[in-house]
Amino acid sequence: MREGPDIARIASLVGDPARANMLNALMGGTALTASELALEAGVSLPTASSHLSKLTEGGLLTLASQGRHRYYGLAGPQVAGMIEAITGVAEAVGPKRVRPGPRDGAMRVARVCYDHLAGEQAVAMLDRLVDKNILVRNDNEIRLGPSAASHFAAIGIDFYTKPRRPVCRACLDWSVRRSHLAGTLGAAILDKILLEKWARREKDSRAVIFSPPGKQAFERIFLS
Amino acid sequence: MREGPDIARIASLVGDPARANMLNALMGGTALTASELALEAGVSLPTASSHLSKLTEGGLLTLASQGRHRYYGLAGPQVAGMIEAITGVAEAVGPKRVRPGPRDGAMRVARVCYDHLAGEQAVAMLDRLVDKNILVRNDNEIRLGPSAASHFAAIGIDFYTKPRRPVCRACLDWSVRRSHLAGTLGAAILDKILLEKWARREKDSRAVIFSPPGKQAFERIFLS
DNA sequence: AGGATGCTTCGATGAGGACCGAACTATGCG
DNA sequence: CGCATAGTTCGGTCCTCATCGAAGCATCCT
Repeated sequence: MREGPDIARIASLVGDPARANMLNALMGGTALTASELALEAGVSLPTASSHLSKLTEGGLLTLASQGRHRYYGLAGPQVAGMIEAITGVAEAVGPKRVRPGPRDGAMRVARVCYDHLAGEQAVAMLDRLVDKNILVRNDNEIRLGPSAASHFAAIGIDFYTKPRRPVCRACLDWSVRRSHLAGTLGAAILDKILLEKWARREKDSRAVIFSPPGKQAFERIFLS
Repeated sequence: MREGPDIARIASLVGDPARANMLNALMGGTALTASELALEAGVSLPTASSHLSKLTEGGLLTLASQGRHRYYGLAGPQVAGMIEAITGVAEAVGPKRVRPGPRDGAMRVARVCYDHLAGEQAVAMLDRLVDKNILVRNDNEIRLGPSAASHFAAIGIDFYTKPRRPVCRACLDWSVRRSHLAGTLGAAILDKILLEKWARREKDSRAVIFSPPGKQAFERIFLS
């Protein structure tokens, strides 16, 4: 019964299914609002709110108020690392590793991360956009390059429709260890991909499956 | 409400104070009996027994029956790593330690982490081994460098005895915010330190106390 | 201003689970 | 065998906490 840092307190915060789902959702690196997290966790808004104050109080989340929106995000890389560690154990200990399965593979290639594209394809896309100087990246901050407006207008992508959110944002990818593009631009690109039916969303999953011609079109526009 | 590995289940196992105390006690690396763990956790024997079956059922502990004694131990280094990660967060967000206390100081300098050395000394050692190119580190992956085999053979450390586990692993240190060396090599080095009596283990604690000549020897070999 | 949206607080309910004493099983010792 | 020690199972009590509806703030839009 010796005393150390209160590990039980932290672990029990993660130990509730609703809170665990929220934390999982936040592992993408983008801060989310209370309603989004309520949906993610499958609980009502009051319940979510209660969980969120506990997580914030407990030091696992940070809160950024922007107008009437309150964005919750992981408190830092250390917290993310802890969740990864727990996930690792859960995976090792949990029900036998079913074969990687087509879904898992597809998830690595491309999936939805809140409202934008994540996975290998998304990481490659951001790389290419930065290479071509359409976007300018400075560590985790991404800005539009000089040719961005005309470039995206030309391919029919409009990202000025939701002025509240940042246009660009770096979002750490879970499968690859690199960043992909979030923000309204990221969201607009995902919209475009789905609208043009280059890809469809796997039902009840985050996986995004490209059709062969869709993949060609996507790669021609974003990876060439 | 998407599905992944059941992180809430694992975290809630750690999230009970009694169980957390037990796991903490087992971080020393030695397996303990149910009664010892009951004492450690400050609960009655029946209660401890119930907790222990949950932990074992949940895959966090392994059970070795020897006669009428039943020895419980951590299920593996991955579990130990997870607990260290949680401890790190708890330490970071927890209330400021009122009084560091002598034992805490010793714990920061050097302590046992499951089966290998942790603390400032261990972090410095890994840094030095990487500097000298004896180990090659790539993010969280650590491999043996070209001169590793001859180097460790020369100082009498044999790490090929447990082929099942990885030889090297990075393990995040909660006191410092950096990694130290785990894996069979890490375990072999700790063995060496205790065998040569460079240091002794504090009774009922994870702290490792170096004797003055032992510290010299250790620093000459690993930190020079 | 007035209405809409995003979120939190309050109050009541209900379920899960931590806890212990007592009884039970298993192993070891003479 | 009988007794002691180590552990588990059982039954019952109690308390925490997750949950939701309704009401209350706060901010934004028109």
